[in-house]
Amino acid sequence: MASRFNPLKADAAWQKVWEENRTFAARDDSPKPKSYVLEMFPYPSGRIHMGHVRNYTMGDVLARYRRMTGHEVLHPMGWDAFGMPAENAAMEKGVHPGGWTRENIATMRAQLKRLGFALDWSRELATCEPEYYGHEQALFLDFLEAGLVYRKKATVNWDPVDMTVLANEQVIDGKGWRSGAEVEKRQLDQWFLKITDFADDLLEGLKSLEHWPDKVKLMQENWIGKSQGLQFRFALSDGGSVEVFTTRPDTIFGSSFVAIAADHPIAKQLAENSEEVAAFVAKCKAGGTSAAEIETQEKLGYDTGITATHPFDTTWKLPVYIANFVLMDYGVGAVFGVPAHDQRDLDFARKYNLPVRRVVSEGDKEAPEFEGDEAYTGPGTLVNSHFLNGMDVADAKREVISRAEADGWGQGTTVWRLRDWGVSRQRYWGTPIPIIRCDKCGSVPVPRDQLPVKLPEDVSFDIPGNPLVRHPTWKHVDCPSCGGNAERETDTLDTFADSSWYFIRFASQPDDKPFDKEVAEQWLPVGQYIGGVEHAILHLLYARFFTRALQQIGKLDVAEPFAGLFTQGMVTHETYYRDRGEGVSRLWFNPEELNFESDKVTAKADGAPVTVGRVEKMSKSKKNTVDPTEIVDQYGADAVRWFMLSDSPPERDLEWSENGIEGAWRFVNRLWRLFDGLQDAQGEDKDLDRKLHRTIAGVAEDIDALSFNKAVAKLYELVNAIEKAKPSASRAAAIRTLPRIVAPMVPHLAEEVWAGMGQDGLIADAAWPDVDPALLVEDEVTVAVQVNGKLRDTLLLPKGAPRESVEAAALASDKIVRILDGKAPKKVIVVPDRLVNIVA
RNA sequence: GCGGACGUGGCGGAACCGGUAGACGCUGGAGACUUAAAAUCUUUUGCCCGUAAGGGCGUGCGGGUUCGAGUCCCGCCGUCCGCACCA
Repeated sequence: MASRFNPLKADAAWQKVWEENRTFAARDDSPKPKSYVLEMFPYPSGRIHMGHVRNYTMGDVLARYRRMTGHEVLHPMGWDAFGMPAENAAMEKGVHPGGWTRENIATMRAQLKRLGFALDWSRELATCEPEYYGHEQALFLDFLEAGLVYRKKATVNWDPVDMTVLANEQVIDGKGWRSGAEVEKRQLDQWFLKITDFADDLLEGLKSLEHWPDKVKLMQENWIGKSQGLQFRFALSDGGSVEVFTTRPDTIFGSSFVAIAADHPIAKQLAENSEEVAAFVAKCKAGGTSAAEIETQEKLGYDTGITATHPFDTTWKLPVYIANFVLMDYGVGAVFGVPAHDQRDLDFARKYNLPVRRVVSEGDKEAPEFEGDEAYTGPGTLVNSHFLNGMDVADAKREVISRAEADGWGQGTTVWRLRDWGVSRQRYWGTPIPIIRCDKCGSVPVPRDQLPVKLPEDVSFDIPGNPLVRHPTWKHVDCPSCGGNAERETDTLDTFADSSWYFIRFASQPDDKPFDKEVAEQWLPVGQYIGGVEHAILHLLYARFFTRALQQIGKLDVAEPFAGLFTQGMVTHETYYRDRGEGVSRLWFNPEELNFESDKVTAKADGAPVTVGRVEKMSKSKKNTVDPTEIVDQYGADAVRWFMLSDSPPERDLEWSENGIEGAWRFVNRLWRLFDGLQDAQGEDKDLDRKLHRTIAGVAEDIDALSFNKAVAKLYELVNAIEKAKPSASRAAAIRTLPRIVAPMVPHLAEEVWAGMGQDGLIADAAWPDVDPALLVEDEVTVAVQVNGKLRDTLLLPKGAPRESVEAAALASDKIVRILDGKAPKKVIVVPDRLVNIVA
């Protein structure tokens, strides 16, 4: 062996061996227990970034470790290849989205291979290929047949310049993010998936996900937003009625007004006959929707002059307002206001001088007069509420609901925050929705033998809008039902649909259908899913919905797609900038443009100082990215992998640093020298034996828990111990065992050493070393001796020594004798094998 | 506003069920090897007093429980994240 590890040679050599042997191909028919390890597949944006490297390294360590512990591992990789950036590139650079995407995939695939991940590349897929999206179209038709898809008019953000629909995030201050044009609200026919049918299942299912972070479960729970309450009717003075929804029916005797949304049908009708109302409605709609604006927005109301009759007292009339704080798309778009016990209602009531009546006691406050500007929403006893008086809030809710149901003016209902999933996108680069629209027959599904509906390749992006709409021939087809002239649906599916079932396709990919039920069920659910927390809600919720929908229609008997979820932290880096004055964006610097002196940082270009900014997520705009490929070429894949696992706990952010990668590189070389200097010797080194076995067990535990930073620390300790140990048979054995313990993390070096030691086969196929349980037990322990809880001495005693002898040894210690100074201790607490605490 | 997470040396972090705080890495100091540098090795590195032996103080702040608290309880302060006029 050469004395210095040559990563460039070793990386390439072993990557070739793995590829030629198809080492990491997962066998469906394997008798071994199956383990599915998956990292969220990347969007092919151009080049991989450090965040990808960290994500895939974590998954890779787990996948390789599982292989070593006797599992048949499925660890696939693919491309979330549809989406807007490709169309943006097409518009900016005049390239074709498909060409741009496929080139990026080729680049990124090569970059990933360069890192030596144990991936089953034979299952690679890209969602932009008909071989994938054609099956997605079939699933869409399955859902359609099952009644899980419907079409309705919905409001969208329309950019009149780009002639396209914008997501909410793409609307900035009411203007399109690209065009800068004033965004219009448009009503368009859109396809929806009935995710709300599964709202309760998706909520209840969270309870079964023991290996998901609580944080993510909570975020999903809030997103689904279950509210139980009463929906009921007020009779109106104009002869009509209005439905309202409340979660606080108990406070019904505290109501002082009814408020409806500006786009409530009643408000719309009033607006038609009154310019004043129309003006007010317009004013409400003009308000911004951003968080900051909502926070500061004043409550506005318009008294319609109509009154509502209280359901429990026909002589009690409540004014009906149109109010800007009532949302049409939650509940029924109308509420009854109880100012004393709801902050918004209180703000509104104080502004318009409406009565504020206490109906829930607050401590000893029971009087109907409610003081102050802070609503009371806590628990209490019902007061000033006729037959409800004396009940607690929960009982009062039940009582009101049961009376409303008995009298027929309302009923207990559940309202969800979750809305149906609008999947129509007026874009080219997505899965075409397999529907044909016929004037006579309406929406007709594309016959299955005509799938996939392929995207036309001959499109241009020199004019704004969806090229599918203006393509000369693509959309013109005969109606499959009546044979007359018809048009294809030109909308494509939301790309979240593509990522909602890719993990199933990885498990099973027949040509003639989306997946084979039995084969997919062998692998699913995914045992460990790893990705960024930014997907905590949408992607994970949609994937859970798809899986349940497939279960409902009998295609796949799996309820939850991801048994284990781990959300890893970002890779961050220091930033460098110069302020350019008020209202002008900062000028950011790449570290390569700078000189780092001991006390300041200056720009190479002009020698003037530059401010060192916060440590932030690597991003192109802040110029704090580090290209993984350059680093891999410099240090080799193993050093980069090792650094990605070191120091920071995986769920937290990892700060990229030159010193960090240097440290990792040093360690790789220390390992190499250790193996290189292997000498057989005689003699036993019991301490080292124990250290080795404790490390094998500890690292296994840490990898299972994804605590890679702890595994790394344990390996450092072991290597330190081996380096310091004198030659012995134990030391030689430790060095021979070490490659297998580090193999999941630094696989290239491990293979190189394994071969160098003359071992048969690949270390990738080797078994995780056995642990000798006898060596996990110490025969001597260090016992702490405390006086009044303060450490005064330590004693080396045989493990399992009886209390009396431990206590005697502690009291006999010179230091303790001196501290006690002849006085008898009041009490002595002995924790076997741990400590003695003397209370003096 | 609602919900949640987290505060440990110069830095990233470890510390199992309440039992020796600071493992491991980085940085810094001192030294060895070398003509020199790099690499490598040895040693040291929480703070304060002390030549030393030794002692005191230390896990955001203030209390509490306990023989014993980074860990449990109560109250503050700070940072970060998610949702947001959700009735």
